[in-house]
Amino acid sequence: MDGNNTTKSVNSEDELDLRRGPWTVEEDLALINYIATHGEGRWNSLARCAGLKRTGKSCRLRWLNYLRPDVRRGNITLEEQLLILELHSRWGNRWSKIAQYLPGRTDNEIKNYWRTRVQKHAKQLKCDVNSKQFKDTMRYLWMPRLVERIQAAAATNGPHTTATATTSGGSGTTTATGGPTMGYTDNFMHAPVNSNFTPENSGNSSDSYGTQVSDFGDYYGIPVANQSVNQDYYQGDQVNYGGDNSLTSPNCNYLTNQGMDFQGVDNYMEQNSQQQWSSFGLGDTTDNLWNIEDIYVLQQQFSNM
DNA sequence: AATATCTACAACCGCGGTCCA
DNA sequence: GTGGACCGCGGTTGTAGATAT
Repeated sequence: MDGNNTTKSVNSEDELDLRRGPWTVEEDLALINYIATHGEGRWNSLARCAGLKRTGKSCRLRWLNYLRPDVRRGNITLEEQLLILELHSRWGNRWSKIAQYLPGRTDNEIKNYWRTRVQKHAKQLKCDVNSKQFKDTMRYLWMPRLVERIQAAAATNGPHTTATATTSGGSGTTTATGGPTMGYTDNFMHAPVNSNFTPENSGNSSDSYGTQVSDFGDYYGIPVANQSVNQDYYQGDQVNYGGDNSLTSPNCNYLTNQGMDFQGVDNYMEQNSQQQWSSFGLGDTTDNLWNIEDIYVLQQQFSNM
């Protein structure tokens, strides 16, 4: 952060002289030093004992989302994007659960990614982010394209190259170095829009990726209790993801048909506790899911529903 | 160059769950 | 059983930097 003292006190917190707003370098150091000595947890007492005029909640958030040494900074990689889409389709907005499968990423970061990138595209398409149309679009366009790009990047960089991920914008400009720059745009676009796709036929017909799906449940081979508009319709306990082949059902053809030995995201999940994503060498970040023509076509299809 | 708008992200808030006296 | 303290989660807001006008 900028280190400016822009904090303020409010209302009932005045007498406690609690601080709010951006953390200063001094506060960060105090928190880091205290946790290094005493460990984390018991946040309220930690805040007091560390001499921080912050709430325990604020200390916890600062530590977990920013100061923790294993927090991964930088752009969301393609694999991470794919994983987020996959897991969100299962669990909805259960960010902390999703974050468990992305080492070093925080629930806050994933939540922000979803809101700023994914919802932006839903807005572009003039449809609700939880609508079937948008979910189909993610499933038929975005995810296959991500897989394509992952493959393309792997072919270019080799499996163990560290790629460069550069973006600008927002309150931070982040550059991770170490390999060839893939750029922020736009090698996504060589994958054409599936002209056969319509929201109508998406339900039960094969698309150009060889997918035969009727819904996410079929798609993932997962029993789904309630597949209505509820974004949270996958209850975590109903999903067997711990190494079974629920994601390698025939309905995953669109992934395997891309030539990627993509044992679903299960493998990612299983490996994640040890896996550093950067080792894939695919640090690219792209939110260009489709070009103008794509958007136009999709908007027409949606508006004709 | 100045201003407006957009974008990404850090931080806060409210709520529900858990623990414990 | 219950009430308070604490914790963690998801939703929302504030703001700095980038970009457009």
